[in-house]
Amino acid sequence: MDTLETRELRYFVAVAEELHFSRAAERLGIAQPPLSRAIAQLERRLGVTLLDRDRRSVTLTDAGQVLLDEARAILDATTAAARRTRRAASTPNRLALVTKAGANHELLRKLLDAHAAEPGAVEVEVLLCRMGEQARMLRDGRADVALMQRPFDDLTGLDTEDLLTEQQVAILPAEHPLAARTSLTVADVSDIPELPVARWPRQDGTYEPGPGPEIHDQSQLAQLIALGHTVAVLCASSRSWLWNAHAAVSLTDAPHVTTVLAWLPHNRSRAVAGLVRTATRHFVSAS
Amino acid sequence: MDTLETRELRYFVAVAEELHFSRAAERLGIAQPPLSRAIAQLERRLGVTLLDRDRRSVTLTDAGQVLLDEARAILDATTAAARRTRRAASTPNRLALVTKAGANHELLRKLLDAHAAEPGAVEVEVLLCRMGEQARMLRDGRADVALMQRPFDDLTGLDTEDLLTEQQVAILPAEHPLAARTSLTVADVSDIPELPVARWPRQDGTYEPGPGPEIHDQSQLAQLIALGHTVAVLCASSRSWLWNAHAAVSLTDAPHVTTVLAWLPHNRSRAVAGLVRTATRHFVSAS
DNA sequence: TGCGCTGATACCGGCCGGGTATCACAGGGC
DNA sequence: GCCCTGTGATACCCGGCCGGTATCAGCGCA
Repeated sequence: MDTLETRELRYFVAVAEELHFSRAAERLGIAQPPLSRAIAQLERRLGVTLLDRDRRSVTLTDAGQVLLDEARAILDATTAAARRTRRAASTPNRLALVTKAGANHELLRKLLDAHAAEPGAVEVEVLLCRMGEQARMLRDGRADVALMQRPFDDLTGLDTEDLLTEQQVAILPAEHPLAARTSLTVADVSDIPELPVARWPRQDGTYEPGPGPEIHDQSQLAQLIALGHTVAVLCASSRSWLWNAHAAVSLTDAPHVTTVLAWLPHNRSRAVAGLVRTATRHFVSAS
Repeated sequence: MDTLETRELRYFVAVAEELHFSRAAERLGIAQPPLSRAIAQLERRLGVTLLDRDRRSVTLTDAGQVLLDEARAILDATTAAARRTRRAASTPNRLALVTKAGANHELLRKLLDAHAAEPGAVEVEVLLCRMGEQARMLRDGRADVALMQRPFDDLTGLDTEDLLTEQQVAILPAEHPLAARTSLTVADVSDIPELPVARWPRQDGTYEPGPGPEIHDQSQLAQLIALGHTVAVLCASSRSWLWNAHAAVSLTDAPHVTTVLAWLPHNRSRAVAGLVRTATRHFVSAS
């Protein structure tokens, strides 16, 4: 009755995304007729028309849009399940923690030390990813926990534990006049004609328009600041990786940044729970 | 490669839960040999042994435990997807809101009124469920949004918006001596020998041990309090449904209760977003 | 009006899922 | 020790379904 096979969902997603049966079939590596038949069968079983085919164009119905969202989530969960299962088998008692490359050295160090000191702590493998990729790494099963930052990262659908809140600072080329100031405001650094502020990718990987360079990792940003091409606003702990050519100046009016430990809410593994407990004890109760 | 078919997951969950191939096959309505073969095939494709069969007993491996959790979630998501799709087709532009039976009349009323006043607001169908069932209704696709209460309900994995925070009150039989007091403490009401405090179901539907009656809905509770058999601690808005035989007394030291609007984080529907926006404007900014 | 494009239909073949029969092996009872 | 029982694995067969090719049926367009 309600048995949606993943094959059917895969087929439906392809058609719904292409809005074209032949192209979808090609993408799936099958011929068009079986695809038409599979979709028709899916619609028949659900008792719902998912696609309006009016002779020259294919469009999604409202119900089709709903199923598209659901199917994408299910397919992601499926590949994630396979990956997690394989990971559990190949590297038992191992926890994968993902963080942005080059952020929060000391915090991570402290967390790992505290965790290693716990009796019966499992090994932790540290993965690095590009900006804002952590949630995807969690969802697709490549990581078990992530270090993320509010309000920069999208935390919807994740369970989190706050670890550390800090101010933001502006990172400037050392020789820039503003680098000599003891503090700045957001307005001060957002309107420097010769130093357009760097742009980070949004959730979908695109960049909002603007004059500043498009950034995707910390080493690239460091390079561009040192060259005097841009300025960036980052959390205070970024001071730890500054070069001689960089200068950090406190921002008085920028919102604070909280680094959080994040994991998938339905994750019931003992290892994740243990790390979270350690982190809570070590950072939350200590503060 | 990593294509876990839902049929395989269904089979695996049956075996993992029964830890017995023949019984699992019976439960699935198929014969035992095809089931053995399907599991073996699944293990071969994943390259992982999920079950240890040592001649007399079947046990889950660590990897098998991981896959069991994942598979349960995927199967739930699958049936939910079918249900949501069918709902979207049969009652288009309709939002299902679920709340505990008999809680928060006025809040819900205000929310619905505010929502109805919005231009282009979709129809809202109000569903009632028993204590703590709201999250399940959301997850299995029977509801789109829920009214829930912190800290009573388990909100993990849900997105929420706080609507209203209120004190708690003790609901007593009107003729009880304590009913005449103007305020009480939690200690006052938790140790009345002749009025054991009512027990609510936990997440898994079981009750913690204790002398008080097991409660599963508000009318039953009201009845038992009126009969002088129990006392309950509830949020202040419960005053609205009290009978003449009831008395409500403020509790000075009980934690506050926050009523929240909750929805699934990956829900991208315009209707849900609209209701949340209305609720935020009406309750959060107004407070 | 014919051509091209697109999805639906018809039909066929091979694969795979499911069934029955049977085996291999461990325990337990006598 | 023997046999019986219970369990999962194996062997084999069959039917249905998935996928392929061929073709049709509309519609737009030149």
